[in-house]
Amino acid sequence: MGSITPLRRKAAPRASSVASGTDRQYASRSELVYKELRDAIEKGALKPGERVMEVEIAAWLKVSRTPVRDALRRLETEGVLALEPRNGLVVSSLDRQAMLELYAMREVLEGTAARLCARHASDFERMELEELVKREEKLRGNFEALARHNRLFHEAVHRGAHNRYLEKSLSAVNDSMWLLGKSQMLMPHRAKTAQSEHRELAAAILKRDPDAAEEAARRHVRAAQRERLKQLFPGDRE
Amino acid sequence: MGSITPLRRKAAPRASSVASGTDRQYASRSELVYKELRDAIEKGALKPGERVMEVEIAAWLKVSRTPVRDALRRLETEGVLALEPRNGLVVSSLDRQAMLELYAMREVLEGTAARLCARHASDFERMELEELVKREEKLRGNFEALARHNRLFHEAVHRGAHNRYLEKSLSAVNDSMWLLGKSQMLMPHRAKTAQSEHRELAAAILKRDPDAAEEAARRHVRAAQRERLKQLFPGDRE
DNA sequence: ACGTATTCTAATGTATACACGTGAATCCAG
DNA sequence: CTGGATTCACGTGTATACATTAGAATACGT
Repeated sequence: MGSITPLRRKAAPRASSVASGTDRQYASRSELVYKELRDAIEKGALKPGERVMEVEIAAWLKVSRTPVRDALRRLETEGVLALEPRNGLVVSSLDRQAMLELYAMREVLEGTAARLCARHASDFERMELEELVKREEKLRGNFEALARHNRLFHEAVHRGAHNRYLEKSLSAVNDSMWLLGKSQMLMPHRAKTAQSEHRELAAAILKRDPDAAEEAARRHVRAAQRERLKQLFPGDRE
Repeated sequence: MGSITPLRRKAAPRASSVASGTDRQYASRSELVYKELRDAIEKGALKPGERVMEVEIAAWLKVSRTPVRDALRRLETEGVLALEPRNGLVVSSLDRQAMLELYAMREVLEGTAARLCARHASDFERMELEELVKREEKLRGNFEALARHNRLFHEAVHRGAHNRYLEKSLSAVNDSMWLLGKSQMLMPHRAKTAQSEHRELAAAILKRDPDAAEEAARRHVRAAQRERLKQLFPGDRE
């Protein structure tokens, strides 16, 4: 006889075969579309304001509309794409006001991450941060590497905070961040200043000083914002 | 002759006919599924940990799997649903640790909202808050109404902050919040305390005192957290 | 020439069929 | 009865056809 209580229903298979057509391997076609789109936006192939159409993307990546839809839905909830009233789905674009709001939020979140990191990070995580700061000094001049490194450093701080919701909020904010353009680490003098700011931040975290850590992180973000403002809106005061 | 430069490609239609089968009207079937699922989770029909299957939902709401997929993808990115390693898609469930992280984050965000609201809210928005606090006093005893009102009050504060990214983060956090269970406004003594906390918060915002506002909001969240802890984990100290 | 009604069409919404992988049930050997 | 390979069924991934809608183009009357 069949069992009367099928204690647990069958688990769901997720993630199927490898993508056969392309070189890289992905868990699924949806995943491929998602990654490729993010890449395209980050690299500037898709600029803010540009329309994103299901059929177009599907044709480009040689998949059907279904996985494209999945990816678009995801990017839409993440805020990378936005549904404009009479224009369809477009890459989100940030005006000056949005940019200010974004940085205000980033200041709060990065500050919080630093504070919590100073309080909760394990010895290992602290050590990792120390390592990262040291390694950064050796990258002097290599701006591509500095940009990558910068991301690693901040992610380490975020992880050290041990708060998954904070991490999620930070991801959301940072996803919107690169809609503003290339990393600022690619600019020589900003890279140099950033490095000393990182040093301060790491030092505060190593000393387990939450107040100092938060303040350092906030200063860091404010400095980045000033730079960004100069870059995007050269002709305005304040 | 046809125009050589079709200055703007055709806009995308979005939102289709009304849902015919059901009583309520929705922009699309995806929307219907999304709302119904959130409703089901909020009302407790779908409990944390329970599996959510495309076919099942599709049969339940009498739609095909496609709009269901759209809705699930959305809820997944929002964190309401989670993909468990060998169990498929389930309603997210929060353990004690997650709950603590959630409230820590909420304290930061609500605090920030209050601070920004005190600084940026328009006179009209401030007036609205004053109204809301007054109206709350008249709801004494009607706990269902108090719960609804509570939401309105907080949303008003969030709006007053004028920061769309903050609002998004708050939505995300609050979406996870009701995975913990019913609103606490349904409990008599919590409702009463909350009311005075709201009064304090509103007063600080009306006085345009950011520091006091943030502090009031943070106290409010901490009080809610203490109550929640007692409710969910009665037998633990700290 | 201008405004308005009609038709057309591009793009998304929806349904459905099929492919595929994974866990679970089944069957067999020891 | 127990351990392991085999089969099976369920659920998701993907493709595709069809439905629907709203903007754009066109045609028409004035």
